[in-house]
Amino acid sequence: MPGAHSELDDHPELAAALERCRAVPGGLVGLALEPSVGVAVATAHGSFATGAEDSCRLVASIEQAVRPRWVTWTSATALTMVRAGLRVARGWNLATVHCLLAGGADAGPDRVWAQAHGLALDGLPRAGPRDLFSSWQDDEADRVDGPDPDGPLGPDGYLRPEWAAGGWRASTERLRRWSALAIEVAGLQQLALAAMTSRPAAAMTARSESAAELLCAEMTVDGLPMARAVAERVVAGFIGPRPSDDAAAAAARAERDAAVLRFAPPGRDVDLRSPAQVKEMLHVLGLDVADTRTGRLRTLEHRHPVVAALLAWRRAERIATTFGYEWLDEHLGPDGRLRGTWTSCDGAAGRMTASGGLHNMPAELRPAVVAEPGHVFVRADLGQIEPRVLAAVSGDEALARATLGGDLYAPVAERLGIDRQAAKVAVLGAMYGQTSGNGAIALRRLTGAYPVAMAYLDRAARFAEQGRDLRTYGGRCVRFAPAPGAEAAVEDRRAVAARGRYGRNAVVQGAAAELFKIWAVTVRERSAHLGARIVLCLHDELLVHVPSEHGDAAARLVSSCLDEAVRRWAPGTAVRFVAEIGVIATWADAKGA
DNA sequence: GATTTCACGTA
DNA sequence: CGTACGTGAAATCC
Repeated sequence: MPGAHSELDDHPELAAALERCRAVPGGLVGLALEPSVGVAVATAHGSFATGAEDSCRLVASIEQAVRPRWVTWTSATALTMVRAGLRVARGWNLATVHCLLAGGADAGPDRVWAQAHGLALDGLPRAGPRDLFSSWQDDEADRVDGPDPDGPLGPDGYLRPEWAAGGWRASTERLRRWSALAIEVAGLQQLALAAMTSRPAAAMTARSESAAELLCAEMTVDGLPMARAVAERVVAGFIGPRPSDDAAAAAARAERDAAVLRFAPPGRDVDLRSPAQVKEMLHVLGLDVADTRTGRLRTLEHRHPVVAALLAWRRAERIATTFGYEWLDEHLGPDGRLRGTWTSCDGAAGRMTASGGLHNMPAELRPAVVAEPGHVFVRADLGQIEPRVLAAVSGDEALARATLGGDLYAPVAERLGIDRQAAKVAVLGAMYGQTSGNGAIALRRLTGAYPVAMAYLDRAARFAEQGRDLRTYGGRCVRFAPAPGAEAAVEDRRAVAARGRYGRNAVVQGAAAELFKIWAVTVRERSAHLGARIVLCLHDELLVHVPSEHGDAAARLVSSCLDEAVRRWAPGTAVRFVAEIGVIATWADAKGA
């Protein structure tokens, strides 16, 4: 909007600094935002802070004028921005990039600072109750620090715990210094990424993971459209109408229990919620089981009617305890949005996670996920993403050829001389670490047919077993090495093997998560102008909420964004990735579902 | 009261 | 004796 007044007009020195920043593509701008205090921005040329009055407007002006890559310390800033109505295009989240580089989920500013500066992490100063020793340290620090006892850094070079714990937002001057430190750390992280020559995609991953952090903040704030009436109808189908009081709830529960207990041995009090008591009950009825998991019980369904009753009870109990009326009251807002907290990276293999049941909602509730009036969903899910990712990251040309069709398992089955189902089990087993069972023959043939891919998996498993850190294709560190200073724990063979399976899976699952997130943030960026919003990410599935008139256009974009994501993630790869995409009214309307 | 175990939902 | 996560209830451990 030329001629419109911008907050930047009031701050010419800041405008000049940003102008220089704009000359650099992807220019980093440090941000420290505490709306009740003020805002600070920093470029490589200097830092600037102003009070609370216009903090959010200033950020919006800079976004419009420069569209910088906003450098923030943690995801909390992204949430603060979204809650203030600020949706920015690009980010560099220091915590997110730290996790990528160093592994683990622990990425407080103190840790991030220390890692970036090569300071030992086991030397991190601690906040908390003062004992004689720590107060002596503080006195010493203040004395040595001389002119700046109030600054962010101790004499040892570490961030002061008080700053890291939130003291950075105590004043505009502190915000200013905090934003300047952010820029410094971002520069060091970029150097570390550039030095990682064996993982050329790592810098890309850092950018997309940072954008995923912005997306997660938006999904956390926006929520998932859900029709309360439909949801309550589904719940009622399992556990009856909403109980009017505690007594009614208890009565309904007793009634559900009774439907199972009528098959139980008489004169015996069985708590169906206690696996031990259920196991004992089954034993009395002549059914001996190692555990009472659903899968095991299903094989016994024909032996006694109590089993079917128990399985139905479990299903209802899951709804009653986890996805019932209380869940709706807690997570479904009056605006018809189901909300949980989204995290862009789970700390292990790098998948997104969501709380509030958003990632493990029973499929029966999907009909309640309904697009709002005048809107549709574009639902898209990646087909057979893990074996395709394996083909790409391992560089196995034979496996890459198998990805060219819509169904990867058909050509694999043909090549192995087995049926499709056996081929699928073998491929999945190889990625999950299955070593026993009757898949041994298929596994051997798999190794013969796709030696490069199999060697890639074996190497990952070996590293993990030996306690060596892994890096995914996109550069994410998956930690297996014992923490510095800690001695390797004594482990039995089972634990070592379990770690091997984890490592084997992590390089595939983690790389798939990277590709998925690049896809998601590309969709976020490319479809925003249509009014489209990603409202759910489910590992290989995207749900986009979009005005009805743009449904088809958004669907086409989701498809082209996948191509773009693949090109950016693995330039020149011969592997083909496919997505099923549909324009639907409710989440349950997915084709084939 | 905090942690672990079991179970089950999603991928 | 294939993976990951989040959640709730019971069991267990202070």
